[in-house]
Amino acid sequence: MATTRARRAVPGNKLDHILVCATRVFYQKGYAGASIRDIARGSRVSLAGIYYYIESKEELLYLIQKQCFATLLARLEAQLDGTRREPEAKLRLLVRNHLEYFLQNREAMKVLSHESDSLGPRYAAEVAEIKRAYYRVCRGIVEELKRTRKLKRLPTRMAVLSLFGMMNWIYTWYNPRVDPDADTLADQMAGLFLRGVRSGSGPNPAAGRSRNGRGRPPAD
Amino acid sequence: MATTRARRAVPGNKLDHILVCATRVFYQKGYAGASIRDIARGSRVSLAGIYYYIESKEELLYLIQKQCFATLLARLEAQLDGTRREPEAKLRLLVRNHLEYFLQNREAMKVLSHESDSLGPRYAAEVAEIKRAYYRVCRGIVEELKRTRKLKRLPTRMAVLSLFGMMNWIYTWYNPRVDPDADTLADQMAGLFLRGVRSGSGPNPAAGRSRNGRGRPPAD
DNA sequence: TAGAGTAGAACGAACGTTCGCTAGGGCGGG
DNA sequence: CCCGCCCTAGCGAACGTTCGTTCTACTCTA
Repeated sequence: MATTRARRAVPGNKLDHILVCATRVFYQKGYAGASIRDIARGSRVSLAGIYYYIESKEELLYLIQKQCFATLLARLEAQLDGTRREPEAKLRLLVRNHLEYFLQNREAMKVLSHESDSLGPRYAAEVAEIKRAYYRVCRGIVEELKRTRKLKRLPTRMAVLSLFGMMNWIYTWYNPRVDPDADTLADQMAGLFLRGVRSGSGPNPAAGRSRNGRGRPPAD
Repeated sequence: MATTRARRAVPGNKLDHILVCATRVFYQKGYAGASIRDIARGSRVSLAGIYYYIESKEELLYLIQKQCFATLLARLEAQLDGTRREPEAKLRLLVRNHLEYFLQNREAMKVLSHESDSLGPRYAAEVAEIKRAYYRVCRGIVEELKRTRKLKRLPTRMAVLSLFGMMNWIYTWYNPRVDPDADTLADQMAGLFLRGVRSGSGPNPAAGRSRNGRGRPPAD
């Protein structure tokens, strides 16, 4: 829907070009801080020329977000599909897929993380649906892990969202000159998470006053 | 420097009031997306009246960031100061301090995370200095952990920044109606991290091809 | 020659910032 | 005592610029 426009004849690569340039500009100046004129300069398309391909600045951001999230999710499902593995391996796959895509598209990923609520409700709902699907896949793996490894007391929601935190925060610090490549990083991070998720009581005796262990609510 | 202004006679609480309101507006619309007029409306101070207290929109963001980071760091040092504990306990303290402050000041924390590079170089350098100090404290604890627990192969930088990722990502998902309070969450998160950091070889046999384990570079 | 694609110029609105002004309280000199 | 003066605190209006978007006219190519 939302994109039911004329966009006549072979619009393909030029719109893509604009999208790529817009991503870079949004990355550098933020969605609100970037002007269509900046994007025009950056893409060598005139101001009015851009409006031949899009309806509004907001649609630009929407197209970027939708495309990225959809690709990320599609790749994950393709990798997970058909494999009958143990949940540890699935989680490693997920982390590797996530980091690989993240580090290949760092600029876009900052835009996704930063501007997740810069869209109006119509566009935002569509993007949120993809994000939720991705979250569900990840939660499913953690729940499987919890079941097969008998980790009754693991707070699923907190674990999953902490994992997303680790992975998504990368765009703020990754430095290719200093940090290992995506696969190595993914192994390290998945290892950290998988050991961390293991049933407690090990190196966790002096946990201080823990008030309410209130399990895992049904939300989201 | 930067703030060497006249700001004559008991300006205290009114500037603070403007800062609080500005934080809320930045939280809702982002730094670039928020206008001084929005802040004027939100604080019931006239547009020009705001400029009696600040020099520019940028200074507003700077004051917010500096105050928050400084408070966060000061609290941490106060808690850590004088205690002669094992590194596990110190790390739990850090996580608890971080989450408590984060959840008490969620709006400000989103602003800190989102607008970390919206400042010009002069202001940014001053804020970055505080952030670096905070990072160093955290890294110091992890290094101590590594030393006393003989975790030779732990990639420090990745571990520390993953911990920051978990903690800082919270502003995107925390829901007080559904998630436990800060202390409980801190215990869970610190537990996840501390177990995760434990020497591998445990539940980590099928780690896939790991290319270069290139330790931990000296950077930052 | 028709129509896809592009560009220059311009629209009103909103932006950050500044200007000139004033209300009111303290204060020293007549 | 009170008058003239300065200083703090703050406001309304306006500055020049830039914003997202649109209009219109031109250039190609089929």
